[in-house]
Amino acid sequence: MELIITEKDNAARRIADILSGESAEADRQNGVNVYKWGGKRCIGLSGHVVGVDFPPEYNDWRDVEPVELIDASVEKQPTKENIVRTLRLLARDASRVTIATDYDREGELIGKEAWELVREVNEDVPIQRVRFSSITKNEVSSAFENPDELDFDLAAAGEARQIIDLIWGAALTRFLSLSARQLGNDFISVGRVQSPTLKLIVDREREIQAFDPEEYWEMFADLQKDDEAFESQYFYRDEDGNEAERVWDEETAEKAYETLESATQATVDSVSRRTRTDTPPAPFNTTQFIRAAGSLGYSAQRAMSIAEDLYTAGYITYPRTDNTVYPDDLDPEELLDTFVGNYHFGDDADGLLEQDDIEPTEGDEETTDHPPIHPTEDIPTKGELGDDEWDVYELVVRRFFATVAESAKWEHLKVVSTVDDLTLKANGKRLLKEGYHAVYPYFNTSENYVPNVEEGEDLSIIDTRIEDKQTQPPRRYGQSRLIEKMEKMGIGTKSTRHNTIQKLYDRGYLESDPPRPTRLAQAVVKAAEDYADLVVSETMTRELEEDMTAIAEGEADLEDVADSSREILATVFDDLEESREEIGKQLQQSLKEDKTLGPCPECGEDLLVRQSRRGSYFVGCDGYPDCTYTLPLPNKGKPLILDETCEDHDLREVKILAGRSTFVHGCPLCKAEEAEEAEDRIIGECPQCGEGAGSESQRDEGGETAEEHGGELAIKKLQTGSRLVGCTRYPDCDYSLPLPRRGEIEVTDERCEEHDLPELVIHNDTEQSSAGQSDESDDGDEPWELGCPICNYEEFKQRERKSGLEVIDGIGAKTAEKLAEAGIDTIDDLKDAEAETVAEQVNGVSEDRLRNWQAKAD
DNA sequence: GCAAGGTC
Repeated sequence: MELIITEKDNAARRIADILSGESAEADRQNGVNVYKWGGKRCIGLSGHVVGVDFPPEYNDWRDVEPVELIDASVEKQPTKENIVRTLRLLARDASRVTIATDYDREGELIGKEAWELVREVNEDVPIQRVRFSSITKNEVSSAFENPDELDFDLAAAGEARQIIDLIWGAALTRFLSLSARQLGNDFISVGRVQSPTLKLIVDREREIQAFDPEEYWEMFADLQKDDEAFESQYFYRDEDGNEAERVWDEETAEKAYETLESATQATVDSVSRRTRTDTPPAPFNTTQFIRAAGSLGYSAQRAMSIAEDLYTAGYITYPRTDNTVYPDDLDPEELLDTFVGNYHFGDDADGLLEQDDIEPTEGDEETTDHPPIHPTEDIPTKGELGDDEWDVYELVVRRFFATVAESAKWEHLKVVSTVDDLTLKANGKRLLKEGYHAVYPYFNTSENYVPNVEEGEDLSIIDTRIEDKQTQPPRRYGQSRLIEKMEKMGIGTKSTRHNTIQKLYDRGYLESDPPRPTRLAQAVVKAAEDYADLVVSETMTRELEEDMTAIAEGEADLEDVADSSREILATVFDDLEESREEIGKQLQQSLKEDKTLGPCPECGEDLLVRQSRRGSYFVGCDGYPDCTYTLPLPNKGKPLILDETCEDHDLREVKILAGRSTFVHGCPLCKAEEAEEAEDRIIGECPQCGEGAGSESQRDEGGETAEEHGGELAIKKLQTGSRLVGCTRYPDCDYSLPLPRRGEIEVTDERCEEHDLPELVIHNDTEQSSAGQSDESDDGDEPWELGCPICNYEEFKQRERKSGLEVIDGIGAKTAEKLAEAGIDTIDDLKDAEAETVAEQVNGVSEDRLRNWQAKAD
């Protein structure tokens, strides 16, 4: 039996399809897909299936001095047990093994990990390596016709990175965490990629804090030719002879403006015209894709997650790529052809095909990993995708269109005129030829109209303005800008950069969007700069890259490189150990600042966000135990203190970070007061233990006795901030119904006949409309008529049952409906379904997509 | 429980 190993299941399936001529069948072993045909088996890994770590005796942070990690051994352990098990099982009986992981350094390392697993159980089987940069019939077939050997040196380069990153990251992370006594979930982390990224953000924040605004003036005049007016701006030549518009001195500005204001005419001094070619953008790599999606309002994380869904569904190519040059295998005309006749893209495709020749643009980066991101020939209908998915899909399609479209042409018209000794200029631009903008509407193509004037012509001044302005501090980096910066600095990879930024949020280093560093972040960067400069510098990565290249080219040895890195870290630790207490104090100080809300209303000490022994968060006084003042916090996620301060209590507001359900909680004292007011509005009898519930409670197996009756239903607000309708006899009776977290609850006079409860109406609170989170479906302006809380809950459960399939990524409401018609209602139905038959029954659902869902369902 | 890198 011949065994083929790929980096991921998706690649395994597609390669099996290509090599078998679509005859391969999927067989699940240990929950892993194995594709088989003839005497062949193909298995997909899940990236790295083994990972590096220290031996278990180093596990307890308190028992080990961080410096000891420098010389600790580093071991490889399986991290994906079931895949490793299945691979070993197949390898035992293999007569030949082909490693077909991705064509990049990490792919070579993943290939070597597979090689080692195979060798453990089969000493003699020949193992070959194939390389291809896109999973197309031509590339894959020719790769398998010309197999190569695994490149152990290249893999070793990757191993060096693993070891060095682990040792530096773990030793420094533990050192900082221990010296600041931050051990639980809130350890203080440091790493080769995350720390330089954090420094980038902190440096920008320092610039902003140090920024001293300067006042300046700008002047404008509206000139008119015939009936056409246009704006001109005052400018002068600075010391270097460059055009400058800002006047830094008030007196000078006012003097000039007096001249301008009192004039009635300007004379055209020069008119210059030039045309500029505006070339279409290069194909998408990951970074540029994230940037473009960012300008549509998607966070890096969200953009990638949507792209991954579109990829798994087969609509776009692999979204993690550095490549900006289409491979020879891609025939743009052929791909355009598949869009002909499409409702949304057909006309644009027709237009592009009419061009004389189709020559795609190329970016600077040409790599072997994957093709640039482009649509595949499998085109979804709009209904098959969610709104966001469609938005992103359209972006990818249109970007592909743009790369094969013609250039645009602009005409720039510059008119310089004079008023006495003052000069004015107007820059006009006009789009002469739309070119690629016709198919790619994401760039700004606004024109600025300046009429045709001639030298020497007099124009009347119809209005003048002087504007008093201030220089602005530099802007914070947005997420996509950060990712671009990281790419330029050479840190992180196409697959990890967006996660790194997320990690910085999760670690309590960043807040808000665009990200702002916390005090802790600033202290960590400062400490690293003072004692371990290398770990916040891009130099570390650059030197590592050089070492890795040397290893890959056989000029250096993995062990030597790792050892010299250990030596450098050891000298770093010499300095660190000396200042351990000072560093710890600084970190603790900034940690406290990040937790401080403001003065305690009882004793005036600082109120802090604290964590109970059980792990839940609350507000407590720094004067504890002398002062025992506390306030509750929601126990949903992690609280984050904002800069906004409550005017009534002088306390900073709190935001609760809970992934996608992150929300602003506000001032905890205000919330506590509100909760007290809103407490326990009684709306009726408890259906489980109320007076009238006697006959029903007989169903209870425990046989409740009569004195345990008399419960009433009340609207309650829990300390966590969530609300519910619950029984007043809680905890003896645990009957409860859910209520929405937000909005004011009105108890109306209408009553539900069936349950004898009042109908409820939820009014939106307008002050804090979902900050940045647009996922709330019910945040319109209309109040929500929730109705009887029992009826509402029953309807909710009904709906939830129906949409059981929608928990799977890629299955929307419409698809779920279609599947239900084919008798697939639940996850179990889906798992049992025969993909081939279902694909025939259900329109628009391919076998591939179904298999994919089935895999997810497990 | 530490990193960064794959992938889900």
